[in-house]
Amino acid sequence: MSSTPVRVRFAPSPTGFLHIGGVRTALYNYLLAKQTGGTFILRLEDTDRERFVVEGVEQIVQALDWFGLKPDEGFWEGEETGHVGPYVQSKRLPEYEKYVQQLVDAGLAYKSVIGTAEYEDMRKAAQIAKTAFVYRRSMESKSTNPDGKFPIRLDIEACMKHLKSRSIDWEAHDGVAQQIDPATIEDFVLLKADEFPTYNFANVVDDHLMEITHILRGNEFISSTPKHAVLFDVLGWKRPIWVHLPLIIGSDGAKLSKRHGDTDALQYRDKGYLPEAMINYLAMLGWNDGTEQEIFTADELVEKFSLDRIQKSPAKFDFERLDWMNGIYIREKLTEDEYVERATVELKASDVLRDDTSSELIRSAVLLERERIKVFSELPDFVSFFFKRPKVTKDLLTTKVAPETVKTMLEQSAAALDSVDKNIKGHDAIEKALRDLVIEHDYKSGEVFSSIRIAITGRTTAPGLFETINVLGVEETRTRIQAAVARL
RNA sequence: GGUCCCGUCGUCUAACGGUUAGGACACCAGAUUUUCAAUCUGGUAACCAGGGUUCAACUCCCUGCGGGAUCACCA
Repeated sequence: MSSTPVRVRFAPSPTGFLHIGGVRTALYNYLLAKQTGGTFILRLEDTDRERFVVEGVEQIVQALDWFGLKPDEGFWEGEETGHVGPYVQSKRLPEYEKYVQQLVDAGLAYKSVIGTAEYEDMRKAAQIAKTAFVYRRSMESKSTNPDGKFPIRLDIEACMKHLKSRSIDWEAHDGVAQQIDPATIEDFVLLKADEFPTYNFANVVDDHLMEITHILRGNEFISSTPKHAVLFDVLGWKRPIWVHLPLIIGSDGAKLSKRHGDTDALQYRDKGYLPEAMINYLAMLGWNDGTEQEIFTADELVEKFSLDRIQKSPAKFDFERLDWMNGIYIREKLTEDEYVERATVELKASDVLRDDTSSELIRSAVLLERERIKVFSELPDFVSFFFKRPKVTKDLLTTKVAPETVKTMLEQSAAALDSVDKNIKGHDAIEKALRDLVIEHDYKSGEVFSSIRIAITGRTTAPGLFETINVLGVEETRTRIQAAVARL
């Protein structure tokens, strides 16, 4: 466990919705911050004006809030806290301009006047020739439109000369060193023609100004790290520690994306997953503490999380395992009241309740389903019969037993329920009455119980029969049985 | 194609030179049982391949193969 307070940031871009991979990145940042008593910062990287999605900003905040990953500092619901703001990049343009100017003045960056079409042509030519295309200042052509707006590029060769180095060296948190040949890195754009910075530049400037100590980000950024390293060096800034997280991939092995249904992290809330279960699952996807423990509270994760036990290889997102874990949280980690409350919300949002359905009925119905559901979205369908009389068909009633027999069994059952001692609470009295019936007529208990089950629930699988009758009430049960008999 | 990363049951993973390669999800079987679950017990199932190094390799090295990421005035 690290002990020096750390400053980490989660820096999403509102070009779409936050997805599950982003949530895990945020989580690992969060865990490291909490563990060291450090600071978890939220920064908005909105430098892409073209693809900016207004609702994206709101969704990011909502999602982080639902997962319980509130930042200590930075952007939050339009408000900001912290001493190194603003935390929205579009509000930091003067900062970027300042450092770009500094680089230009030092001869390490230049205004790139090459036309877009010309640049594209060169790239295509290189592609056809199957050679690597690395753009250099020496390839600059005279612009046909000298008054136009142009981007500023970093001059890699000048930078290397300035740094008196022949290679770009950087190492990750685990000490694994990388030695990159600068010849493979082109003169990338720092400031776009619209005067907004690129990701590569804004990222470095902000991480430095915001005093970020550790950068935990997705593995897809690993190949842009040498660019960042050069920038830190050339600006004379201390480099942070880079930690690249293995990708979360879909069942086909490709990076998790919309194709796999991973469009929006909030969809897990809507499907009825518990945030605590999601956090637990996500934490284990790419990290473990080396023991066989797999259920962790948030506090335990904070305590035990460690950078050096982060997995290297990508992990497939396994919905079955997530469902299993969510099931554990539903039946073991939630208190009964918490469960009922959460379940009630789900039912009220559905159309299965009647206007006069009492909260007592909801409570007892929902409790009977607790160990059957994996996600709350299954609940309305499972319990609907408690509140509204089900449609019972003759076909369903007679799939296994002959119609006449079913009819007789049901009539006798209804009668047997009359003899239930109403002074005895619970389902024991009901069970006794029905079992006595089975013995008396030498029936197969499965046939009788199954028939009653179908008659009162309209389905072949349901919670325990006697508990169900008990919740429904003997009167209602008899009414339903009689309605079923009428169909035979 | 260039550069880089990765490679243990179907899936998530343990192992840090010496284990019958362990756990979990899923799956199968059994127990329980009024159905479905839940629970308990048991089972099937993996070191990408080939070379080295070593008394000993899943562990170290090399090559190959396979998968992925990235090559924008997107992040």
